[in-house]
Amino acid sequence: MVSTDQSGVSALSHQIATSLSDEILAGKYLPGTRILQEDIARKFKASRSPVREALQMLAASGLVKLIAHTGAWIAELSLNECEEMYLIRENIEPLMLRFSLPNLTTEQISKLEKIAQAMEKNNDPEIFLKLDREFHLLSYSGADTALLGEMVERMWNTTQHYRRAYTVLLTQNSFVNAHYEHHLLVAALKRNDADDASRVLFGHIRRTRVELSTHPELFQSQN
Amino acid sequence: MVSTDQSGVSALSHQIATSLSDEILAGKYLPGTRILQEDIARKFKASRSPVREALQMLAASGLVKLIAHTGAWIAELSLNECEEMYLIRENIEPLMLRFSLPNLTTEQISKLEKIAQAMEKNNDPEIFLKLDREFHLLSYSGADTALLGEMVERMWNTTQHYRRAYTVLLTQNSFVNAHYEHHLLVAALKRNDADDASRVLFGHIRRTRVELSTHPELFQSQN
DNA sequence: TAGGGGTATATTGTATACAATCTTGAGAAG
DNA sequence: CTTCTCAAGATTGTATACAATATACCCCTA
Repeated sequence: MVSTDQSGVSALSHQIATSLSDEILAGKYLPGTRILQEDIARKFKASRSPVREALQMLAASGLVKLIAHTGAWIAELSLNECEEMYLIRENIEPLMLRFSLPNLTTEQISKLEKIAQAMEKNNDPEIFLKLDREFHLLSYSGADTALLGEMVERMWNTTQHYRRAYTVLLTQNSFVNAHYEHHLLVAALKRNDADDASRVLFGHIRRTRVELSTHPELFQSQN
Repeated sequence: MVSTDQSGVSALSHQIATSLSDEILAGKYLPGTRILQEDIARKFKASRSPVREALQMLAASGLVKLIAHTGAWIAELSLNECEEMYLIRENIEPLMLRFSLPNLTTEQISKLEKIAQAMEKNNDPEIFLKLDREFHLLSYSGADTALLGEMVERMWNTTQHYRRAYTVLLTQNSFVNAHYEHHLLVAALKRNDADDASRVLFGHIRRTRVELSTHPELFQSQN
């Protein structure tokens, strides 16, 4: 997604940024992969100017890491950094859910229920990832908060690779807890119970953090 | 500050970004002011290329707002957005303080005490701002968290203008509560009481938010 | 053979020229 | 007098050329 919002006609640099962003989130580039400006320029039949700006946008959204005079790499999290992200998410996303709940329509809530059910029936990790993201971001969509939303999206972006790696690792019935939590969350939203919804969401993110921390092999870096 | 970290020699674009960042935070540009690339280029005797990149960095750090094909403006918060920022800070900064406390040295804590005392003696708003920022960022300096720190700094940056406007507005004895809270915070840190320190900090940020919300005249925008 | 120094190459950073877009203001029509 | 149209100017976006820096490889020495 990247903050390629803007009004009207988006510049070429924004198009490049969104395309690259999608590809990175789809897992077509692994964390730590180096990105050469010329390669991207060729790929989009553009010069390096817009590519450089696109890379800056991706760096701002946390998908890419830039080092001056040296180059650009797909962002990579250490286990510690990933846990940090989850700790922040535990504290921030329940807040966003509270903003969102009063404005969620019954249609949106039943859509959430349908997504939760679809996730149970599915057993493709890639589809799980997609639906999980859709579920949670939809649950936040009632919040008309500009800045919180950006932050949350950024955190989902930077942790995406590790959710994928973790998801692929799991067997079918390792997901049952996530499914339970999703259903509990929907139930709380249905009865307009912000306190309970926040608590369930907090536990959902926290459990994932704890389980992730038992798989240090998913992370390469050391710091 | 901006994320001009990087290793070794910083590029010209980074130097421009840090200089501009300092000036914006010092209040030399008011929110809503338009920024022309050529003006900045002339000012730094550079071409527009590095200026454009610097502006992107500033946009990423929340100090500047870019609109495609249109221009760059000093970021401007509505009252709602500012309250949003403070709500996030209430939830995030106590977390960061918890990370920091175990690694704070006794020297750093007595430095905090000295800053709190200096703030009491001072009555220049600009110095208050500077010391306040120094106080809190120092209290977080023990946290070796990369991402949390970035977020916190970004939030301090984007709310800086409004802290200034609010500070200028206040009379001398409106600051007493802030001073009390600072001293309570130092005391909690001294006895290594993370729970109490978090609570005091939460209240400190929350009180500021509530007081800010009684001064809608500080904000121009409407959304 | 292992290690260090230095040059060639590759890559990033900046300046300049040009293209695309937006903004401003004057003039015409109602 | 107001409002719309349109063109000229101003400003941003992109391409290309060149400069600065970093990387990689070869060669020399121990």
